[in-house]
Amino acid sequence: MDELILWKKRLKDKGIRWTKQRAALLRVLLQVKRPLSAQEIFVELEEEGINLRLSTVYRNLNCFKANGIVRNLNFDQQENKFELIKGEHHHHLICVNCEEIKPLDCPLQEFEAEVDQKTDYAILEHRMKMYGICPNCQKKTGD
Amino acid sequence: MDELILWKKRLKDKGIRWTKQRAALLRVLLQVKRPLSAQEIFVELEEEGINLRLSTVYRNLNCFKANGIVRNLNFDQQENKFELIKGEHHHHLICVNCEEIKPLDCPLQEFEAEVDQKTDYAILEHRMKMYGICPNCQKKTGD
DNA sequence: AGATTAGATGCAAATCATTTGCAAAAAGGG
DNA sequence: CCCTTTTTGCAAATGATTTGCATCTAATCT
Repeated sequence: MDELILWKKRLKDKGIRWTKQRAALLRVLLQVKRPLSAQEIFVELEEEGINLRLSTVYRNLNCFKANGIVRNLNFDQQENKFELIKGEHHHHLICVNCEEIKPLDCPLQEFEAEVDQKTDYAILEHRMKMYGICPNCQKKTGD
Repeated sequence: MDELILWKKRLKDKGIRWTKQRAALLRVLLQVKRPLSAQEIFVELEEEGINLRLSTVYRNLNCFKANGIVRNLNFDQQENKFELIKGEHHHHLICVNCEEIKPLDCPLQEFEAEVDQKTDYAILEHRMKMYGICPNCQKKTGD
């Protein structure tokens, strides 16, 4: 649980105040290790007996996003999910049935450089999602 | 404008009725040649003097989506955009400044096969977006 | 430590995209 | 032209996310 100290420093360096709400929010993201929606974070904290408003969760996620602390994945009309920005740049493999999310290595480094070179665009970043059916759900639907 | 006839047949083959609202909607998507949001389609038709409800636009886009006629791109919290499914499978290069959208060839065929093979997931599809600054916006911000 | 202040939170209400229920209207088949 | 089924208009609901404002609190200054 002391990875939190690291994040505390990271926030402070960006001039973002360290509040108990933010600590709780980051702790959940660190523990759960998968992208979470504002709602999911809210419920998780509620269950732990930590009370903060959903709007506070949103405000902080937005703040973190603006400061490069978290990134958000957008899905169809559903709620957005957020994940901490740490470790290798990666993508996501999503089960269309149960919505489980697995990380995928990025195969696009070269392609990005190529697009940057061959077009007049200055490339900033890219996102990729792969959709499929996870082993578990394959078993279930196979029955 | 007679590509519409083709789409009419395509809809009929799927048992989707051909109404003037649907014709108008498809016509706009065909003419504009870039992904459009429900709102954008609605406004475009309104300007042409064609009156249909926004809910009708949504209902039909959903219907088209369910039948593989259109695909939707999801962006941040903003509105979803829809594009006709036709031509080569491709991706999108989006200007973060003016939101212009350009098509990109897909470099992921092999990677998809590889993931399908090396993981226990049955891969269905993938999506990729690349973000950058278009030449026009580079000029502007360069001033 | 106590005062100060800019920024954060609680709370309720607003906003925005999207969906839904229902009665009236239109499409396609016979 | 009639019948059945699907679609549309319309208004109201929904659900995620944002906002305004008073209050509170973390960080700074003395």
